[in-house]
Amino acid sequence: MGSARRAGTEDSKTRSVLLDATEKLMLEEGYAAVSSRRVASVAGLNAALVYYYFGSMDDLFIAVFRRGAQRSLERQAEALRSAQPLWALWELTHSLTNTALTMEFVALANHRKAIQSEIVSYSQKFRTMQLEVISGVLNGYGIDAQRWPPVTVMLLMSGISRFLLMEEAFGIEVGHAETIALVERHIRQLEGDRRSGPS
Amino acid sequence: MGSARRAGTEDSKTRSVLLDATEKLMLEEGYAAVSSRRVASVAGLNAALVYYYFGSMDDLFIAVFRRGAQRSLERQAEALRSAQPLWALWELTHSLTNTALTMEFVALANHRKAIQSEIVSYSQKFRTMQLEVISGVLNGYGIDAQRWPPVTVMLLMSGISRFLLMEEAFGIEVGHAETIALVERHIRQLEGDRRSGPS
DNA sequence: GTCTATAGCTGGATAGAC
DNA sequence: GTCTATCCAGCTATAGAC
Repeated sequence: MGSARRAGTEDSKTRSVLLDATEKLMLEEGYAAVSSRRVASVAGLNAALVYYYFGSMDDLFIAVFRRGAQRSLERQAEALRSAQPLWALWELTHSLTNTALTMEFVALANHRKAIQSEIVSYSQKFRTMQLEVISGVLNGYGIDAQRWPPVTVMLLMSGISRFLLMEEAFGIEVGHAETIALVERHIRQLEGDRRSGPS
Repeated sequence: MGSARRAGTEDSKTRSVLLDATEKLMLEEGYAAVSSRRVASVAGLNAALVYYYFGSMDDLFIAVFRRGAQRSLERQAEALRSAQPLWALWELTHSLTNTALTMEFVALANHRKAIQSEIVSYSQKFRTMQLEVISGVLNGYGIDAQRWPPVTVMLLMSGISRFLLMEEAFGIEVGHAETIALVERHIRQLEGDRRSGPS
C-alpha cells in the first residue's frame, strides 16, 4: 500500500523529524525551497538520510501529504459528529491551519502526477464523508434536494472557503466579511446560532 | 513604469516569440519547466536573448503575465458591455482559455513577491471593473443590497468558477453540473435566458 | 543508521566575438 | 541583435566508509 520506501521503520524518530522539517520548509518558504540539503539542514541531519528513508524527493512529499491528510481526515470526522455539523464543517474548512499546506500541495501537484493522484484519492475520502453527513442533515431540515442538492451545498461551502483563503494569502480581503456573513446567515437558518466554538 | 528591461523594443518580433514560447511551456509543462534554455529551444532562438530582452527570468514571467492580463482585461470590458452582463461575465470566468495560465501564475506567485504584487495589482483592476457593473445591474433588478451585497455576488461568481476549474484540472467533477445549474438558475431569474453565446 | 564524497546534470547569468 | 563559451551555484541520487 505504501510507496517503495527503501528502509526505516514507520515510527522512526529520524523519519518524523525529516517530515517535520519538510512541512516547516513548505509552509515558510514554499515547496520550491524543499531540497534534500535544505530539509537536512532544518532537521539538523544529513542529506543522504532523506534518500535512506524515503527513496526520492517525490516520495518524501507524498509522505508529508499523507500524514497531514490523515490528521485532517480525523479532524473532519470529529467535526461531522458535532450537534451542528454544518457549523463545525464551515469552521473547519475555514480554519487556515492546514489549508496553507494543502494549497502548497495543489501547486506542487500541478505537473507532478504521483502527487496529483494522491490528492485526488484523499479528496474523494473527504468528500464522501462530507456528503453522507450533509445529505442527512439537509434532509432532516426538510430542504428540497432538487433545488439545493447536497453535493452542491458541499461544493459551495468548500469552494467559497478555499477561494477566500487563497485570496487572503495574497492579502486581498475585499468583500470577504460580507461573503462570510452571507454563508453564516444561511447556516444559521438551518442550525441556529453556533453553540460551541471550534475545538 | 515597466520593469528594468535591458534592451529591445516593446514591439520586437523576437521579444514576442520569446513570450509565446514561455506561455506555451507554462501551459504544457508548468512554470517549473520554464528556463532560459528551454524557452530558447521552443522559440528556436538563443538562450542569451532572454536576458538581453528581459534581464532576468522573473522579469520574463512578469512580462508574460502582463500581456495576458491586459488581453483578459479587454475581454472583460467587452463582456461587461453586454446586454446580459451577468451571463457574459459568468461565461467568461468559466471559460478555461486563460484560466489555466492564471492558475500557473498563482502557483508561481506563492513565494515570489514580485509576481505576487503584479497579480494583486491586476486583480484589483478586474474587480473594480466588475463591481461597478454588477452594482448597477443588481440595483436595476431591484435586488436588496443588504441581503445580497454586489461585492458578495461578484466574489461568489468568481470564486465558484475558479474553484470548479481547479477541480476539473485534477479530473474531479462530482457535483459540478448541479452547481453550475444552480448558479445559472439564479442568473436566469435576473436576466432571463441567455440570448447570444460567448464570442 | 548515519556520515562523506562524488558523479552527473541543469540552471541563472555574464563576457565578449561577430 | 544574435551567437558561443563559460563561471558558478544548486540539485538528485548513489557508493561506500564507519
